[in-house]
Amino acid sequence: MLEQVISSEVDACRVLLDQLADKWTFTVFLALRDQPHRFNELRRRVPGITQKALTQSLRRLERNGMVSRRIVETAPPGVEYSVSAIGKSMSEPLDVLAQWAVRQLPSILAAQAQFDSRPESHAHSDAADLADYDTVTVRSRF
Amino acid sequence: MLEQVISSEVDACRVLLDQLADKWTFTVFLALRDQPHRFNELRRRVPGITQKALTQSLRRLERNGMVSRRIVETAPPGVEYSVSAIGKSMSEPLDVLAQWAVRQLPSILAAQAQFDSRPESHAHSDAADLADYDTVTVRSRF
DNA sequence: CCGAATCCGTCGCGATACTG
DNA sequence: CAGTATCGCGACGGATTCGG
Repeated sequence: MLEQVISSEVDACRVLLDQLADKWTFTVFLALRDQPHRFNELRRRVPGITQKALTQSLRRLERNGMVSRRIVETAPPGVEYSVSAIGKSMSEPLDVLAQWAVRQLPSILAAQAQFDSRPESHAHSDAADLADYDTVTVRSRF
Repeated sequence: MLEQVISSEVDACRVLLDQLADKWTFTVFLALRDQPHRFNELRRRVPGITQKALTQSLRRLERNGMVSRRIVETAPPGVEYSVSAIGKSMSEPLDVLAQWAVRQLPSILAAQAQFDSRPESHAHSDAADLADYDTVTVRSRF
């Protein structure tokens, strides 16, 4: 029945989201999408990231087959990361999502502002939880 | 330059991901997408969710303008949630992603299996962290 | 240069109990 | 029926330190 079809999509999507949705993995993927990079190159391309976080993100992406890790024989030896074929194929649906997000962002921000500007109605939270949402949202490195 | 364009997409996408990527919100959204539902209806449609988690997810979706909350005057009174216009528009790019995920899921699982089946190479983790990934991935309510 | 290993603070989440 | 309030744990992210 219908439920079955939906649930498979749900699961597949959740798997995907779980992979990308931690704090850095998605950003790292985008930083790596244009061209291969070495470890510390990536670290510079993603300001604010820790070695630990970068390693975790790369391992995660590598495990899912999204990026490939290659040892380059130079002096001193280095490691080069690049997005794989399947990783590139993921870019397309991601771009669709990104375009939607860019277009709808104003509407979303407006909805957020409207929602936040009525502490009476059924607002339970003491506005402490909402604070970070906004700051994170507005953040744009220009 | 190019970097600027990319960064805006990154930010917009990250905002979107941050909204959907917590444990339940995305699932709740899908459960609500087909038709409006009341609170406890939703709770039954999303097995395993807590009242608290459901409330949080709904508040979050409501804040972003994705769902609407409506008080229905019956006896006893109830609350009806439904996805808004902007929420429905989000379904389209999400479907693109879902279709990709469904198609690529076998490849992803294969890559994971291959990655996990070489504890020697540069596997650092004691296979403890990997366990949950797999179980979560395989999970499908049939 | 490329990580691994450890400690530690924070927060999401679940379980439970209570309200109108 | 539709939530709110509180508690406790476990996972996650950040900072730091050590190794190949």
